[in-house]
Amino acid sequence: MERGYYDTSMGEIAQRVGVAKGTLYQHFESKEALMIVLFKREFHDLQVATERIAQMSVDAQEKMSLMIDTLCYHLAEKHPLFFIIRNATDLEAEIHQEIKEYFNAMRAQIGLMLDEGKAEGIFNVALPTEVMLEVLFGIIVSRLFKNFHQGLQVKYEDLVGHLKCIYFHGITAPAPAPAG
Amino acid sequence: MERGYYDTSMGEIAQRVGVAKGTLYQHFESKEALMIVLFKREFHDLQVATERIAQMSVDAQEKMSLMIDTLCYHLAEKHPLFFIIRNATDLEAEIHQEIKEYFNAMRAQIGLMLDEGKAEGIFNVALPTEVMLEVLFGIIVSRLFKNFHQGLQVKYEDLVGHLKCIYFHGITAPAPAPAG
Amino acid sequence: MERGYYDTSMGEIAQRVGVAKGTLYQHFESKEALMIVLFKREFHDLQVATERIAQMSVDAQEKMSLMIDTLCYHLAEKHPLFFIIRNATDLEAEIHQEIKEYFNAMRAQIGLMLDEGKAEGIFNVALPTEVMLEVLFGIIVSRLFKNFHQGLQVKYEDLVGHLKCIYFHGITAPAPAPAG
Amino acid sequence: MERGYYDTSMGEIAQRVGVAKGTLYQHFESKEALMIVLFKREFHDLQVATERIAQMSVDAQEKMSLMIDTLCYHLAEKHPLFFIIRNATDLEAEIHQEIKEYFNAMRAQIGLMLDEGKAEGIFNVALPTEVMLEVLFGIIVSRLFKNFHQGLQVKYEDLVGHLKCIYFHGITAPAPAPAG
DNA sequence: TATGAATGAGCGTTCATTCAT
DNA sequence: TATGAATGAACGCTCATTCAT
Repeated sequence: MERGYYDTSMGEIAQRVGVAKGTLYQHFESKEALMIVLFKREFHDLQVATERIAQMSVDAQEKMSLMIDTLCYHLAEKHPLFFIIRNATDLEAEIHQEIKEYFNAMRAQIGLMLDEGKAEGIFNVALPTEVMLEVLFGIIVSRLFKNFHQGLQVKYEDLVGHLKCIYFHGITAPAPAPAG
Repeated sequence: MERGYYDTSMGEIAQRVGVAKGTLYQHFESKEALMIVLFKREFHDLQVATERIAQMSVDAQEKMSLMIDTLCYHLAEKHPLFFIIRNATDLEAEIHQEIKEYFNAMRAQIGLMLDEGKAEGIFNVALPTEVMLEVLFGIIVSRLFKNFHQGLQVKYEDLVGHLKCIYFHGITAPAPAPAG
Repeated sequence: MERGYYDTSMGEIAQRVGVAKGTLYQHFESKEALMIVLFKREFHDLQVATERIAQMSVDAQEKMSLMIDTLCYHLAEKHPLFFIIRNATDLEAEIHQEIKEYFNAMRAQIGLMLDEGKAEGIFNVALPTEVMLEVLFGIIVSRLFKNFHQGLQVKYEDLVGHLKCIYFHGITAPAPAPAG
Repeated sequence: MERGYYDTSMGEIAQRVGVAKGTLYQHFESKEALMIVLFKREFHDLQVATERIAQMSVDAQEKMSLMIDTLCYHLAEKHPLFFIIRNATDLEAEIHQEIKEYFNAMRAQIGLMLDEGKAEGIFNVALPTEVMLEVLFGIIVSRLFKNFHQGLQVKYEDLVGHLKCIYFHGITAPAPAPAG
């Protein structure tokens, strides 16, 4: 996870895991198959958490707020999962397919939350859900854009707050409280 | 551009360009040097456009709106530039340095626009400019996350409009026009 | 050994040894590392023999005579070791270092024999030991200068005798036995 | 001369000479042909000097003494000529042939000097001229064995004297002057 | 089942040589 | 005649994958 797909050889992985290279190939058909399994494992917790949020009895904004907390926690803090997925542009189509399906399941669930929000009149119905989803992931993963901005001088909790603020209200200055 | 750094060999590039491998090396010192030149060429137009916007006599929101148009045009439509930059996590430090400097120059200029907007009372002073910048790039590049979402059913112009809408006002439903 | 460092590719070596290129690299970190190992192996016997001669209880001339026998046997007859070392002027510094150390250990021991000889009044104290050493190696290795003189019409044993003769007494005709 | 055959590319040579690579190939058929010409040029002075010495009206020892001066001057001081020849073990046979012929001409002339010396009773007739020649070159070139012994603490003039001393009288201590 | 030596295609790169201008 | 861009075979080296033990 910390090195990227191309910069990690099977030999290194085997060494780190403490088995021989051959053993690795008895459990995983190929380097790419190994990656898929790794991702699935990582995704699992996130999927479970997403599921739980989806079934909570709170309004859509609250759900999305929790969803952002969760995504930030799992992706940004725990593992640069999406980042690696993004890097792997050129992995075999087959792999992508597997990961895509996993990803899309979660994505669909979040889409439902957004749709709920629209139905509740909380979210802007003029915005296609697809776009809202894309922007959500773009915002979350942007935090990982580390190579171009190492020293972000913001605390983690504040950052998540800021991301929610922008996602929900944009960068525009809030309207002044009405006088009186 | 369409294949990623690691999955494109110099031999392939040479073949596609229609020259011998050696010829490539007469023009570019290394694979990485080739990449830098490619990026610089791509970046140049974008930089010029950014410069022009920075010097326009319009308010910050208008500038940012134009900036989003420009970024979308150059990056999303013309070339998946940022996407590849993101992929290249593990390219040699030196290369990164060169590209980073190019990128950071543009980034800094957009940062100034955002600061102007805060000074003008248009943008939310509670949000760190750094975060606003990260989110901006996250939103723009998110559109390029093609592998997970090929068939976005939205027209290009509408999409840009939606991105601006979210970036400026978030996904929350707009307040109803005051009855009158 | 018979081809020189630069004219022997790893592929060729692999082929000759009957393994794949990759296999070679599993045993030797690099082409240079392979060379070092080869040299060390060759040198070992020579070093042992030198050691033994150094500890014999004979006078310095006898030691040097045995030393010349040994050098001729190992270098000229067995392998053109020094010759290749000389060729490799421009190998990486690090490699040279390793080989140099091996070589210098043996060289130092021979230097001690020469110094002993001087102390015993056998060798010419006017000649710096360093120079005596250089000339010794120059003489031995000269025999290997095969490309310019393939068909030396002298038997091996005679040749060694001649070399000793010159090294000890020069090319000048011996003084006639004093009459009477 | 200062870099060795393999570490000098035609491009570098062209650049240093101030012409284009193509121009080089109009004057020299190949890299090896270029080397031959270079060597011939270097050799020329040495050959002339050798010729002159051969025709002097002095005894053979004096001739050989001058010859050693000359060889040392041309080879050791002026250019590491022999050293490079030795390095080039694996150059094409054709090249060797040309250089060999040049070299052998000079070698033959020195051989004659040695034979003269034997006829004059000065040199040891028990030593084959071939061997005396080999040792001569071995001694001279030994001085160039720079990589294994950089800091020879002997002045140039002294060194030449020592080499002559050994070549003529060996390393054995001179007999004490007979008591008067 | 676990191993790790063996494999070999493929990579980025070099450079002697050619040839159209 | 001089040029230097183009060539492409060959190099040292890597690493995902295989397979005999």
